[in-house]
Amino acid sequence: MTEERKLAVLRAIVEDYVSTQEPVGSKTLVERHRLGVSPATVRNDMAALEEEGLIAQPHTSAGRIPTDKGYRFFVDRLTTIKAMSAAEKRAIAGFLEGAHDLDDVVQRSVRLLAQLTQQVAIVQYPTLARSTVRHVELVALSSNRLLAVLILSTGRVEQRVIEIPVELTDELLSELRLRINTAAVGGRITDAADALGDLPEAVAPHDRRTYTVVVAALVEAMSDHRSDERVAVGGTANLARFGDSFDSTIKPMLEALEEHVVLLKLLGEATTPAHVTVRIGHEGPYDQLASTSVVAAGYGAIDAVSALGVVGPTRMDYPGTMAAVRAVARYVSSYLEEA
Amino acid sequence: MTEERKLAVLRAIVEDYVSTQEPVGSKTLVERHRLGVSPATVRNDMAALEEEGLIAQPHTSAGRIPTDKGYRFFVDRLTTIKAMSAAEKRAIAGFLEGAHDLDDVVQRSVRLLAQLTQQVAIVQYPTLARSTVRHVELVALSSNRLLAVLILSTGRVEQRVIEIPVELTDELLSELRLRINTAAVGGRITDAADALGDLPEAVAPHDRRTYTVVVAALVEAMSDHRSDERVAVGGTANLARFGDSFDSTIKPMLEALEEHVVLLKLLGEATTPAHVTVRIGHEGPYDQLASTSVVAAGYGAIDAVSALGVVGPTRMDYPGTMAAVRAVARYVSSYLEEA
DNA sequence: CTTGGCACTCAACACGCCGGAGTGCCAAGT
DNA sequence: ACTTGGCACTCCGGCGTGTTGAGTGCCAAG
Repeated sequence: MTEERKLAVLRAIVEDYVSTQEPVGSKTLVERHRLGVSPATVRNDMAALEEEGLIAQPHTSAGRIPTDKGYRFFVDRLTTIKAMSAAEKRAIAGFLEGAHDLDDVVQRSVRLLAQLTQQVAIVQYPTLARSTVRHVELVALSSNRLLAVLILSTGRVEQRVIEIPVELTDELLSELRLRINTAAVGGRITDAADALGDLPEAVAPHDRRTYTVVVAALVEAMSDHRSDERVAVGGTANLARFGDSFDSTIKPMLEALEEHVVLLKLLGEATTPAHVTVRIGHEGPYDQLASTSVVAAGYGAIDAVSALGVVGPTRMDYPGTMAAVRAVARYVSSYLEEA
Repeated sequence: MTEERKLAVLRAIVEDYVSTQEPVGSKTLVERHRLGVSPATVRNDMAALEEEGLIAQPHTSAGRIPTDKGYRFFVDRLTTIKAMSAAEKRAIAGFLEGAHDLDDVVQRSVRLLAQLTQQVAIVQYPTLARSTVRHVELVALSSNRLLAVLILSTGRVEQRVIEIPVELTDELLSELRLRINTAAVGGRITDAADALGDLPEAVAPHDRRTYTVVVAALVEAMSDHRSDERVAVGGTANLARFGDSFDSTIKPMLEALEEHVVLLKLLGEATTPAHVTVRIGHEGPYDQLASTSVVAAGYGAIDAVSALGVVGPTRMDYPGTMAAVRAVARYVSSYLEEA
């Protein structure tokens, strides 16, 4: 029993099971893959693999299916991420071409990823953390209401409606705008809070309260974690292709997709850009999603780092999915950089 | 055979079927509802109702289920929308309280609606058509790139990155900003195109091209129908509660939810605010959604009209759903008005 | 270590058999 | 003219039984 052949058998089992979705037996295995040995031999290998916990059988006298551990082994040791074909690369580039704002980039990426992988795609919006303030605009809505618009280097726009305690004059507005912009523009949003915090002392006592209120709202908008917590989801319809049992896979999946916080946890920490992470079945943080895997990658330019990925059944085409995720992460990164 | 009793029977059938999801027979019917007559009598009524096409039986020797026509009759003639309880009203108001921008309002509304109805909720973003321009901000991104931010009366913000043919100076930028704002602010976006179109003649020849480019981008942003076509979807997880056959209901539904254009068509034209529309099964425009119904209502203040609603199985609690949709439409409207 | 042979296991499918819910119809009752 | 109890009939759905076939584990021979 050569070690290599045993692993070849494992690889064959994984590939077969992924494509047919049915437990694979020794006979069909030697038919489909040229292993050059008899079914009996394969059975011996299988027994060994089962011993090691890499495969299992749903019931006696059925074929084998890979365990989570088996998939893990497959992903780590038995496969390399394929490169995308030139045509695919062109298709990806074309798909992202012509996006006209950040929202648009994210939307397109989700669609693209869902389409490429035929699975559910998730794209986290770029984190604000490292971004800088490009401009702050204040617009009077009424005599005591103010709309503050915060434009960030990432192209991201945040807005807040602010109630003002005093009557709002044009002069006050201009002054506010000027002071705030000179103080905040160019700085990282993480530093902006400090820079703005110092302001009120240089202001006429009468307007101090207004200042405080506006600055507070802006600081809140900047540090608001909701921004990083936003995610876009696409390809939900691909759930229908799971063919899997509804209750055990699709239902919990639908529930998870509603909870963006859950999705963020699934994507995990944004890693080095374009470095693909795979989390298989029970390795993830949620028991209900024990039969789903997550393939994720970090993406981003210098000032906008984040994560994207897909989630699907543990029984998925890992090499293909990983290639797609990596490719999209790369293209989105480069697209964000040039923008 | 009194006419009234026949209709009482129809009502009873609908209510029973909605709650049990099972074909309802004559015997169980007289047990659960106090009709004061024998099963045999009910059978006669049923035969008549079937004759009229209001109910049908899945197969001989099974109970009856309402047809689409039956539901239609039920909705039009046999029921009135219940008012919401005081507690419910408070819950709704509380849920919307504290939303800080338009996006937020829409998000919350979707969640609220999904939660109230236990079904899939759809909220269309307010149409821009009647909104006016509040402010236009131009920010230099690099020497030949420009970010235009368009702030509308609805609180909606649109942005575009614009490539400029010439070197961008601060003076040019200020001039542009000033001219554009004086021309466009306060006008409806539908008129803004004309107002801006006249501008270039008053400008130094050298800057004309820049003007044209920027104005074109702004006009495009204003008239961009994508804005009205945006929708928010929530409560997808409620699909799991349909319990219905996966392929015939849930799968086409998931596909529809991906296509926002389809959803918009489902919601239909925004009608008079808070006027509830019901489209049952085959009445809708899509054959694949023949077993789903849509309950929708218009909502909005003077300058932001749009539609929201839910979609669910034809077998749904119409009175309750209609009440919820109407209530949410009202609250969102009033919330938008005061903002 | 590989291989063919062999007995064994067990899910999946088909078949046949009721039971029971439900119907339609009819004749008698009010 | 409607209502009602009775009755024969239909047919889905669950259950036990038998059968099939893919797949296994083990063993003895190559």
